[in-house]
Amino acid sequence: MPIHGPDEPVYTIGVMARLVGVSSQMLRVWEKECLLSPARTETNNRLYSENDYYRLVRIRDLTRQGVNAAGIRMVLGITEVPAKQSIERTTDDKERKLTYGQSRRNRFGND
DNA sequence: CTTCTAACA
DNA sequence: TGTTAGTA
Repeated sequence: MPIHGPDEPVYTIGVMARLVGVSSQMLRVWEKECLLSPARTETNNRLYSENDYYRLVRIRDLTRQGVNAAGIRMVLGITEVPAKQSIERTTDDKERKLTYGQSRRNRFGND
């Protein structure tokens, strides 16, 4: 039977907003912050999947705890790509240089 | 981040 | 109903 899979984009922004318990504008803001990537329909309307629901629930939970877009992006980033990128993959000097730069960030947070 | 409005599809 | 953009 053609039951919708967990990655089948069937929910519109309004439905997903009610499901998660946030406003539709938040979903658009979160997409702008690259916190998720919903599918687009023929008329350029956002379509969220069941998988996106769980992601949005995490985002809503983190946002309620006071986590900003940067923190949420990190959490979502690591949960989506777990230990996939290795140093072995970085063959180019640019890639290696980029990894080195990210690793040697300032010890003390003087912001 | 949250809320709302304007013009358009 | 939903999209973008702008506003407070």
